[in-house]
Amino acid sequence: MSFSRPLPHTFYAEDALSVARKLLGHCLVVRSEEGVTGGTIIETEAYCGALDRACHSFRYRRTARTEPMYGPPGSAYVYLVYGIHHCLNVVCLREDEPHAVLIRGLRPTWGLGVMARRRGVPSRANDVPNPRLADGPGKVCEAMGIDLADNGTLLTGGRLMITEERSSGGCIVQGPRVGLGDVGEFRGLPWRFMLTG
DNA sequence: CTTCAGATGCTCT
DNA sequence: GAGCATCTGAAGA
Repeated sequence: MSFSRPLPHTFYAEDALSVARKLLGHCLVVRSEEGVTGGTIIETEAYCGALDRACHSFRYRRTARTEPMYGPPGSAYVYLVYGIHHCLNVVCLREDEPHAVLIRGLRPTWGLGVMARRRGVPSRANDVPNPRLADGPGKVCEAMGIDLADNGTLLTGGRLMITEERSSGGCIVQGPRVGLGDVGEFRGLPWRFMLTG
């Protein structure tokens, strides 16, 4: 099993909207003791830093939790939501403008058995991918074995990486972001990106 | 297919 | 103490 090279840090040195769109079709790969898992990124959301009321770094809020958002582009920001689920974000733009892209969904590609076991669902015969295995941000982290130990690590060639290879085909659809509280005019903005097909 | 309630623990006020 | 960038299973249409 071999993978293409990881995306370089320059890929991430753009605003969250650009990176959220560009990431669709690339593959998130995680190496672990249990085996390698990988999946094509098919859903993302952009969180646009200091000006975005829905973003953890709104108005440059800088706390122990949000500190990784001020790290280098191409690093991971992982946090716990609802006390139960982890969410994986890719830090982008610049260290002084903390944008991030939430990875909301994958099409499982490698390590289907490992992913199914972690998720507590039955494996499918003949390596038939289960499209429901990682179709949500919490599910992505659980299936890929991502947790706070990965917080702040680089995605440009470590345990976690996003590879250069991009699956062809499909159509990009945009819509409003999901699960936000009272964020005023930021609620309806089409900052969620999905790859169909 | 849909809606709905509950789980659960950290973060910030 | 309030509020979460969520998921699941049960119940109804």
